Amino acid sequence: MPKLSSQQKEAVRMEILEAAKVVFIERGYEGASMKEIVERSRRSFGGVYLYYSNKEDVFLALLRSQFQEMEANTAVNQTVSAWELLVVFLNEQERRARQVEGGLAPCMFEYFIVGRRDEKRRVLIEERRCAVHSYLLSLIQRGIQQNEFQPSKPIETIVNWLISFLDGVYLESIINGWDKIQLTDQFELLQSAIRAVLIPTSLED
Amino acid sequence: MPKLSSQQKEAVRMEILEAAKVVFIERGYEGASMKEIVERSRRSFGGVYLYYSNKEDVFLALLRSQFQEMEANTAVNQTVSAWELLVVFLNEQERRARQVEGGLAPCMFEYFIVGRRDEKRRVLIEERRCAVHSYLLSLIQRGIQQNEFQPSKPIETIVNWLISFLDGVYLESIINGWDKIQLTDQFELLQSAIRAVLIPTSLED
Amino acid sequence: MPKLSSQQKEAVRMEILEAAKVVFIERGYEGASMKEIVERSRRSFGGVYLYYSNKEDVFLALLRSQFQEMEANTAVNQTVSAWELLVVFLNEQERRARQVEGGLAPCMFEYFIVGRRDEKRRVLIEERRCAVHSYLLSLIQRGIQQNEFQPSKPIETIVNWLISFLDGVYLESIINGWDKIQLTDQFELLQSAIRAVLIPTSLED
Amino acid sequence: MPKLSSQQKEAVRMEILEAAKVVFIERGYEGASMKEIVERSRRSFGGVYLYYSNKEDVFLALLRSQFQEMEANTAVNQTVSAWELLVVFLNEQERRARQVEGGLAPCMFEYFIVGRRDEKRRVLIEERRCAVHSYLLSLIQRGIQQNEFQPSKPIETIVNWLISFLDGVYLESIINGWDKIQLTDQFELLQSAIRAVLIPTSLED
DNA sequence: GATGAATGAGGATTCATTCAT
DNA sequence: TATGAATGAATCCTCATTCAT
Repeated sequence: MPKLSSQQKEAVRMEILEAAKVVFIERGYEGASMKEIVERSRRSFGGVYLYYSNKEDVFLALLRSQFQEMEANTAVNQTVSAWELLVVFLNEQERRARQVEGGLAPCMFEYFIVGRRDEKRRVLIEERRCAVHSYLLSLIQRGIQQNEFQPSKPIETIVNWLISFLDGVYLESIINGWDKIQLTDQFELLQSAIRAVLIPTSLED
Repeated sequence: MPKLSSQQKEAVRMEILEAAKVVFIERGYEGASMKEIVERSRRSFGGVYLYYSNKEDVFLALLRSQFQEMEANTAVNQTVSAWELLVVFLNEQERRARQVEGGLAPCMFEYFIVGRRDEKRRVLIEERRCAVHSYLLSLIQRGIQQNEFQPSKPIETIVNWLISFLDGVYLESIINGWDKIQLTDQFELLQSAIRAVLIPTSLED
Repeated sequence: MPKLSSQQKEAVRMEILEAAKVVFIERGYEGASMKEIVERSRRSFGGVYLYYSNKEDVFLALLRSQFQEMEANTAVNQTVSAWELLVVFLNEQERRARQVEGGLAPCMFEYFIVGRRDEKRRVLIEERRCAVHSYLLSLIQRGIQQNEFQPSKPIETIVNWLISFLDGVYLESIINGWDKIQLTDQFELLQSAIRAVLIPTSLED
Repeated sequence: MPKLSSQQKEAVRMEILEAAKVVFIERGYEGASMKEIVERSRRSFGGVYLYYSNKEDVFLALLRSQFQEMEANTAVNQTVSAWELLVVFLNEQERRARQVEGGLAPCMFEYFIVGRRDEKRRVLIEERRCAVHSYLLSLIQRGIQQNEFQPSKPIETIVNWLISFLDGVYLESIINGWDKIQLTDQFELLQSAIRAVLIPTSLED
């Protein structure tokens, strides 16, 4: 066979990743077997191991691609107000929580919970958390500069609090199903609570 | 051999459960091996399988006993105000989140996340959620009856929202470690947010 | 593409062999992978398999080239006495035993020991042994003709004995390390033992 | 199944070891597969891994049992002269070299040569060498005390030299076959050479 | 009631070799 | 000639569960 262009290689990697995604979603991280990934990608063992050196490697590549997708969706738009941006962010999170069942998130949680003692995994999740944290922090800081926000609490705390809630909503959606937990109402309540913390009543119109 | 009294049987079951608890905490659900549970309970394979029919059965028994313990701890004390009771509840949750590493919670999350498709597991977690839900609901309703609370949102929603946040804080404590997420500050912020929703400003002293 | 001249072909074969040598020395025969040989020779799988039909073929070619090198080094010099020649030979062997770690010998031993049942390999090692045998035999015979040596034992036996000892010293150097076995002292003792067998006391000056 | 007595357990261990021995002799260390050992011992994978934790463990147990056998054979008999003892020792070695083909020695050599970089294996072979070394050293020292021997060289060197030769003879028997190397003649020559070093001519009767 | 030896399917991973281009 | 992607059988090892005693 001739040398594959790096584009073609990337295509193969993506093919394998897509197959793997289905398997991971279906079976979870531990439950997923390389055999099934191999079969679903219509390839041989060697053919998969040519592109990824082990099961974890496949999964991490999958995570990276997911994270990139997310980041692409959350590029800061400078033209709208900070509050509008925050609302957009929350709506996006709600949308995701609603679709969490068919996505990779449960598998991710499994991976991080089971491997919570593994330093490598801890670093990874740390980084991921940091990215979201930074995004929200800068968003709020912008709001402060623009005199939209006058937080009544330390913004660090507000951001941590928000992230905890979002994680919780994800978890509950996974375990209990979004329909059981009044997802929309929860997000509405969250939004008003956040608003109350960021925007003192006197500022409101 | 003489038939064991049901009391003796129960004692054996508890012994096994205690051993299993240590193993599950140490290794997680998938990572725990029956061999280790057998060894730690100073018993034989046969001896364990006589009382529990498989690994999942052991774990479920463990969960049930944990839930019972928790419920015993949260018996509503009628003599204090609803708000004080809520504060006690939140403090208890914070304490638990702080100790989550050494407890069964990570293992539980693992179990429910991995097996989220399994109807049996879904029912179980559903029940558990229901129990907490009921407790909080009745607590708030009492507050309303006593004119302590005048919720500005549907109390169903408030309860769901609170549970989501608590689950999130647990999850974050497991994965990131409680020291990374400003646990105390988050609970403070939560408390004031809940208060704002339950107790309109005019009611405060 | 134009047909390569046999000279060019030979050059490619040597390049591959040089790369393979490094890999075999580093990893041993079984441990060496074609992948590494391919990479180290800065070639493709196809490129290597075009010149050698499999891993063993590469190794055999390498052995042949090594044997040729050795033979070139041991061309009998007619101008010195047979005893001097023997001493030179022994010194050379000692030098090699000292450097055995970084050479192909361990890999060779591995190859022949593992494959001792394989007729092809037996023939090869037989030939090699024969070459050394002949060299020593002719050396001693010359010494006899020149009245330097008056062996007190059959010279066949003496040669076999010498070869056994040399193999043993090699093996021990590989496994135990030359520093652990008093290499120099052993060779000294060997030399005097051989001398005693070849040169009866009355002949000595 | 009831608890096996430690005697029965030992019997099972020996059964597995015997099966493994055949496989290792037939295939060499690397070439031997657990599958074949499992089949030959008429057991299941689990059944073998119950007694030995991996392939190397099986092999090491085999080595230990071999070493014990050897040591049992070389217990120093105080009633005969040191020289007679040495002769017995050499005869025993010759006998072994003759049977080397069907024994574990080739596999052992393979194991140590291939794993010569592995510290654990180095230690093992070191110990083994040490045992033989000590035995010969004490034997010669006894001969000196009894005025049988008056070594013309340091006895350390003599022992090392002897061991090297023996290893060499083993190796040659494995690779070339004992019939190709005049085994008996070599041992005869060795014996007279050793005698010459240990017993100066004037002492002889 | 209790034992613990035994099972065996199933897991991830490797690598010499081939062959379509 | 030359490439290097692809193959897939074979490797070692684990562990929940069973059942003869």
